[in-house]
Amino acid sequence: MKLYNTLTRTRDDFVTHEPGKCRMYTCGPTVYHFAHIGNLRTYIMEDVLDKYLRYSGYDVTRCMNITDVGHLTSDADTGEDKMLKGAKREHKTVMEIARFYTDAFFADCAKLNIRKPEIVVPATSYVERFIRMIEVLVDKGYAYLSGGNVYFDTSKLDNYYVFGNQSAEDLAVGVREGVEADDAKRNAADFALWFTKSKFEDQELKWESPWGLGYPGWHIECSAIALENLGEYLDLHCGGVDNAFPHHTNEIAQSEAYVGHPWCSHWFHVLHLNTASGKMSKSSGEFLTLSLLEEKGYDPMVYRLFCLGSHYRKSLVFSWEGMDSTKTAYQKLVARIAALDPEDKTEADPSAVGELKARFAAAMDNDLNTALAVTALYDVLKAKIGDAAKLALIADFDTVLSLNLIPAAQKAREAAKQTEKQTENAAQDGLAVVCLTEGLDDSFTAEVEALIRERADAKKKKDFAEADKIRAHLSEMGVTLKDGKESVSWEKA
RNA sequence: GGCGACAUAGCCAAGCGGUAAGGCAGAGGUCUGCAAAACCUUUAUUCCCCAGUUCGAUUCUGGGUGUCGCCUCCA
Repeated sequence: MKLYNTLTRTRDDFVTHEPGKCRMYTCGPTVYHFAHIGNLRTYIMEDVLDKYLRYSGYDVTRCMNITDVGHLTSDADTGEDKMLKGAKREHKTVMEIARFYTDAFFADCAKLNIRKPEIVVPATSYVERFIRMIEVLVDKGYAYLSGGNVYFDTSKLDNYYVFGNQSAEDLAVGVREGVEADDAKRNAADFALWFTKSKFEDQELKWESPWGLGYPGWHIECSAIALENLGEYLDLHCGGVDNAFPHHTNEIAQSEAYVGHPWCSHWFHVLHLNTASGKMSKSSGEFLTLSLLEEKGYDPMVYRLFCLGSHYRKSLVFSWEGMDSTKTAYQKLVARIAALDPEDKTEADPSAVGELKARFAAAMDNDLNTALAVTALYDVLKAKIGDAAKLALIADFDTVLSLNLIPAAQKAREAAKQTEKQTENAAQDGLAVVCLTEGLDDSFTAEVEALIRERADAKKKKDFAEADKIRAHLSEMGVTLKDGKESVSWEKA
């Protein structure tokens, strides 16, 4: 499998430290607010990678952290903690906030068919281990105490800027508004491992440490959690691009200083979801959540397909037009799968099946080309093989794509059967009027039915002008009609 | 100021040196009184621009232009 590696900036062959085993780490969410759909894009793409590695036969162990402490809102390692800010906003304790948004995050993931990693570690449960790791870094001379905080000394490294996208001379500290240089640092690029001095003395969560009562820096958590759970050699580390520098750069610095050898061989970064005006972010105010998408009538699977239609290494621009187009595409896809005969027993030509499978694998092997992998689904539908083989292939691909294709098709099939039955029953006493929308009140339903029968009479008398008038009226009420032979079905938008 | 990524139809998007996949929308058709749905057919002489390499470039090289991201909050 070819997979782009930020470390080498090429599409490398993906090779693991131990053949057949993959130790995978993903930076988890900071649980101070709901995840927005841009955050979720990253988790969707990581999920596809995770599942495809399994599909390819890897024994994957995946670990994710939950940042529930130590992530500052701004500034050069000083400033308000994100968690604390969230807690203040909602008048809750930090731990309440953390629990609430952690649950919300995994609920969103579940809706999007994102597998929960087998190891999930909240940072607050690992503080002792962070302290131990920091102690080792201090002992080895990689970290120093200054102004009450412990910093990592980046000058001790031969190559701190591993992703090759920065250099010490060109680093413009304070380029962003609201960022101040921290005088306690020896080098501009140094970063905090442990804080005892914060501008904000009301920091809620603090722990005893050899350097005094305080709390950990953000970067140390991922290193310590990954090393503890996945060992000294990591095969794959994932995250959003914005994490490449400084977060991942700092992780590499402290982890390799700690273990004394190269740590993680492959870095996978997902590009951002943008709006027409730029990056979608929590700090810039407006952001879209999965729940909002659902309220607007988009199945989470539609968003997943929207993400799969683009490459993870390209920024993706969110638009409602794009969502609508994807929604139609998803519905049509499910309808076509629903039209396949599940009772089919035709034996398929193994070479034809093999060729289709190979096409899917080739797409995924090529730097996770999910857009082509989705096309492979259409290839299956068009192929000249029996329905049984088609359904088997779609189920197979969907273990990776996770678009709920088979269950959704099954549901559509059942719904169609139900409608058919209703129509048959109703047809016995004249025109069948079938309502496809559930949960409407009876008086509304009765009114609509009456109008539909009126229209049917008009149609019988060939008074089409009147019939169309009634349909227009129903349309104003939000009701759309579908004429059948002996029936009319309708739904309310 | 430094670093990086990207540019293909109305929109999304594949393409990795051999003559432009696929999806959505659009157009035409079949079926319907008309619609809707479904199905069939169709939709880029050309890939941001200019040079170069090559028998041949959307693809490689160099130079522009544009868009976006990162440079201590972000996925």
